[in-house]
Amino acid sequence: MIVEAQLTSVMKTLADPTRRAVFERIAREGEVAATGLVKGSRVSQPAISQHLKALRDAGLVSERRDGRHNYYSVTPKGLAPLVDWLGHYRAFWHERIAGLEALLKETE
Amino acid sequence: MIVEAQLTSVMKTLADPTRRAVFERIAREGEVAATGLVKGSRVSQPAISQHLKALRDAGLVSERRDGRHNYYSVTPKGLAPLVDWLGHYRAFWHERIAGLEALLKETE
DNA sequence: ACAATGTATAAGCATTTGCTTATATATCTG
DNA sequence: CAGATATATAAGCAAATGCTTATACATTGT
Repeated sequence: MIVEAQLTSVMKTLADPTRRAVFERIAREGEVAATGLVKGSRVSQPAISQHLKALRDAGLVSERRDGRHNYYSVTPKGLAPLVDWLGHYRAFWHERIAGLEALLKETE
Repeated sequence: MIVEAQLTSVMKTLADPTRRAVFERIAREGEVAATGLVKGSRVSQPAISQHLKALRDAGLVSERRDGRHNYYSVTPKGLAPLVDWLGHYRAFWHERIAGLEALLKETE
């Protein structure tokens, strides 16, 4: 069952390109400290911090404090509302299913 | 390949609950005239009209003029940017793959 | 031709958003 | 302890967003 509010929260959070880029970097790099995300970013440290809060609130990332470092990593279940919602529209991306089947074979 | 701008556009467009509800109704009901969407909605006719424009601009729906009626239907490829983007994060919703496999069997 | 209907657009407005600078609050290090 | 480092929060602001009412513009029916 899809929880409207969660879906809205996840979509709104990922809709912003800067914030989505932060999410993508965390996903790619595994566990990253906030500082690592600030470096190589165009926006300020507070901006990144605010984006991280948004990602946390949406359940998309989790944090692990270690001294003065705050390490972020992707929360696997965070994308579930989006995946589930798209599942309801599979008829509309039916052509894509072939590609997905290939992916499934890979993961076997 | 994922086109950033398109993905942002699709996500931003679907992130709004009212607009997403409009999209969902079009998907469910097939081809609907704008009036049909206004009825049963809480917002005004112009609001619906503006949401339809946004959905059109994002490539999520298409329109067919017939006299003074404007019929809307879902554009299958519209969700592709979202599906493709999620495909890159399949490792993070791996648990969901079982469910997807079931879906795939259904569609065979 | 005239009124009614279906739809889009314009203008205005309150709210939300994403950023900035400035400032806290911890923690580590010499 | 004092300074440096890592991070978060507060305050302020311009831009974007989603809605409203008012109005325009076709098309249809009488």
